[in-house]
Amino acid sequence: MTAIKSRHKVVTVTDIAKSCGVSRATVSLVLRGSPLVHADTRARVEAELKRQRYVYNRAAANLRRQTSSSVALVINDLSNPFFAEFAAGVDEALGEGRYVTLLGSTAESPERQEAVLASLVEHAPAGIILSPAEHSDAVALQRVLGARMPVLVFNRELSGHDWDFLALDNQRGARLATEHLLALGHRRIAFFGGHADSSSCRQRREGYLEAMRAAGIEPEPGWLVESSPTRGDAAARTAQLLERAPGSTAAVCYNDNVAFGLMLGLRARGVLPGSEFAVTGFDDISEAALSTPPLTTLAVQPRVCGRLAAEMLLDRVREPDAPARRVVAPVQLMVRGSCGESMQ
Amino acid sequence: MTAIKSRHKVVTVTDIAKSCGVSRATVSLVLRGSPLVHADTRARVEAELKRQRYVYNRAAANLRRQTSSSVALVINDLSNPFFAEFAAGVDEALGEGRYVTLLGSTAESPERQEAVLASLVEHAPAGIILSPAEHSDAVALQRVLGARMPVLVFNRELSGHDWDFLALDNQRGARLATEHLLALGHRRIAFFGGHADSSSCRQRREGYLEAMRAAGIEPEPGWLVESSPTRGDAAARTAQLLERAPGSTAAVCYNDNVAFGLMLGLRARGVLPGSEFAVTGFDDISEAALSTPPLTTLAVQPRVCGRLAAEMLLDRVREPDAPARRVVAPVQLMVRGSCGESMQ
DNA sequence: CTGAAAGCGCTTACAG
DNA sequence: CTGAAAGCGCTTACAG
Repeated sequence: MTAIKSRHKVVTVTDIAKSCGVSRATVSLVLRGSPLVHADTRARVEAELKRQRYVYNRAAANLRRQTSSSVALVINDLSNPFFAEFAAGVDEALGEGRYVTLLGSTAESPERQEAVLASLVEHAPAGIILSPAEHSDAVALQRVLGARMPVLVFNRELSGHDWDFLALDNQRGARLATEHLLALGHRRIAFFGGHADSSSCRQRREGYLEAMRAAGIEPEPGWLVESSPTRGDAAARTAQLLERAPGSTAAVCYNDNVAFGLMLGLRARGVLPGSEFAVTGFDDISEAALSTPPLTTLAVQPRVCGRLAAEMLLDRVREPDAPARRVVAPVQLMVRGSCGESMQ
Repeated sequence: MTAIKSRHKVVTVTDIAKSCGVSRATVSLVLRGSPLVHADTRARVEAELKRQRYVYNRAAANLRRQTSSSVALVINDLSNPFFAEFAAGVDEALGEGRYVTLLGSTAESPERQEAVLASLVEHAPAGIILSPAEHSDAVALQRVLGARMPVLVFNRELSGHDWDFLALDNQRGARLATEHLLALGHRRIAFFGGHADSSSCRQRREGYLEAMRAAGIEPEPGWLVESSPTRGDAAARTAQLLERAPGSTAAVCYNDNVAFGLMLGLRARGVLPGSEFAVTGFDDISEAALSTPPLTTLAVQPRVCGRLAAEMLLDRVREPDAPARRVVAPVQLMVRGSCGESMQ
């Protein structure tokens, strides 16, 4: 333990009670806004609270009442603007519900994630919002968290739990993007980027395949090319895409970073993204609207997701025994200039 | 209060003590790793802790010991990757120090900031790391926080307090950028963007002026053009810059967003950024390395800043009476292609 | 409407 | 080496 004694003597209900000549119980009732206490007494006590700059000790109250006023938020990658914005939304909504956010970031490390959760659990949050690290061990998480408190899982599916789950509508998003390209006349459309074993990538591929097949096109195996979900790797794999999907005129990309990476790769090969090769993204990061050409992509509103996650968790805290929920956050196609619209 | 009763009966030291036939004191000593307890007893107790899946209640321990194991982190804008990365650094370092992070985000609203702080203070953190909202009221903050606990202010100067302060080396950064442009032969160099009344903007202008004067150039008033620190506004004010600083061949921009906005504005006027008009940024956001041309800018390593902030605060917690510190985080010039290097 | 007493889960002198 | 007792700051029946 590195914790340290506090430096200043703190004012307690006992101090206030003494100064006012009432009991601690009365002060407590005033603090909690009880109608039982006489208006005059209340006024006297409130004046004294202010005068002595009393600060409520919520930890003590929580201990006595067997309650919690915090929620733990565990984020896999806070340096990703999507998750940062999500965290901001969570914090905002929790604050409105008078809860405080206990933050933990795991940097995509399952080991750190377990350590972080073990530490947070000791602070007895009312519940946990978990955006899991890649390759999380669902069984180990079950062990750490048990059925001790409500858990809401965000974004990445975790196998075999009965926790609430909130995710983007990945499948629908990819379907919308693909349909948009089809409507523009593209036929040989690739699906580019992402790790095929991640749940979000699987779902986006599914949406892509669905749209293609509905249009009577059976994508060839070579049209599916994996990459890390980063710009650099996507750029590096552009050659692979062009080689394995010859004659393709468009790609539905796993996300915006992949799309921008592909655009870099195309340019390096003298292919003009947008007019000569259509590209779609996923996420609508801030660059998407500002790049040249601006990127057609799916807006996901991470802040709204965060608010939704907080509300789902608080619902669960209020109703621990309601059946587990699976909720999908809507995505919205943002049509911009990267799909050769000008070709039409 | 929205807090809710916890749903499961929780295992306490009393339960463990009973099961093992020892006193609660002994269990407590085992938990805290005291060497006083006999190895056999320890083993028995530890087995029982595991068997019953005991979870330490840190809040209760903190109450009894008059300690705290949390630090509040209040961030003005979590959706800005710079601050998100800073938060990640803080959380990382606090975690290593066995502290948990209480997050609060204020969305640049001084009112929200006061509400958030008032709420966090009730959770009795060991200290507060505050990245203030714009136009924060230093006096009001003093009132909310008092001398109750250590505060570290990050990034934005707050007038008239005796709190620790950590900021980027804004002046040096802008000086380095300006010197780089001067070395490339530029003479009519503008300073573009930012709100002139913000402390960071003031410091960056100062660095710019310092470098210019050292080179024997007195910038004309028209060479200083304000804008919001956003891409959109910067793009919109490009005309103003070209008009007020005619013949200028370069601009030191307040930050990367402004620089990218200016690049957009230049292109829209048929001026090629980099080769025809040199531009520098500040922040080194991820796009800086990837844009065409890549942006010469100052790297600030927000994660490192975050770690530094956490360490400064924990030092202060350990030594409440040490003199207040003002620390400046180093910045590093990243020379890339936006300054017409190819002209040389 | 107000007060005395017990207790939330933990720790810490103090005896033994 | 171990246990009984007091207490951190709060709340909550229960009397009055």
